[in-house]
Amino acid sequence: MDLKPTESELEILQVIWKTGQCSVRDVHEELAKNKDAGYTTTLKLMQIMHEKGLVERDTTAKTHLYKALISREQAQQGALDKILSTVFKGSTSDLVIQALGQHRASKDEIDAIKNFLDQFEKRD
Amino acid sequence: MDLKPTESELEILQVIWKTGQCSVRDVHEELAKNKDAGYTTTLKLMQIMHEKGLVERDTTAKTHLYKALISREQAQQGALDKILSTVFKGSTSDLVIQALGQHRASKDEIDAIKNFLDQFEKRD
DNA sequence: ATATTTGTACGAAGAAATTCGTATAACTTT
DNA sequence: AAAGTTATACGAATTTCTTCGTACAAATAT
Repeated sequence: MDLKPTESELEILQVIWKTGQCSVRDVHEELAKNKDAGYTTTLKLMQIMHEKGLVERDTTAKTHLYKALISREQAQQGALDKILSTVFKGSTSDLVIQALGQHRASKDEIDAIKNFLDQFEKRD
Repeated sequence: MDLKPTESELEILQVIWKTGQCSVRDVHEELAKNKDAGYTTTLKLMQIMHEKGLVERDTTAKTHLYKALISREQAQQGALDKILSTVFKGSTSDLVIQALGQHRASKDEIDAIKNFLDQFEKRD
């Protein structure tokens, strides 16, 4: 399995992740809100994703239903690994600090992270 | 300015960022350590990066010298923004927690992040 | 001065990702 | 049952990224 979705595939996966299971039309209508592409484009992409093993589909009914075979967490990890090696010199703390610095996390977010760090430290 | 380097361009930028200024040969020899591509490939890529405005170059001497016009921090931010929107639903804390969870940051790294969070909180 | 090496320029092939048009089958509506 | 709508399939055009070959100029070595 390739496990490395392209940019467009990721857009589609987002919709599938949110819904759990959906038809091509479901995905296409969601994408159409922000983007402007033809229906058959989305269809083709989803067929390719199926060939690649990124999604599975139920073809019993006329309208096929798709599910993701790659989890959001897997995709997140893949994306993190990639940018860690390409722009962050492998430094997780650089990444974290850069992420927090620009995005003005809320107090809740900061607390969540602090808690996480505390637990993390205890584990060692 | 496009400000969105491709994968190969990023590899080249890494070398330039490390050195500050370099010739095509400098970059190519560095890349050759891990990769296996022809010299003219690197040359062509760097010429394209120049067209795109990702780098500038000094052409006074026969051997042209290249400098980055995009900073590592800018590239980092661009990469973060992208994956935040494509796989992290815009949640910085999800990203941070996922990054820390898998990568087993060292104690020093954790301390650096904690310090950062403390300062960050004071600022509000 | 001639040959070799080292450099840039640039067209174009190759590969990967994206987009779309057309054919055709299956439902729905009238 | 005929017409219209909604699906999938799939070939092919397009676009973007990557790679390389060839031409040729400048510097260096013989």
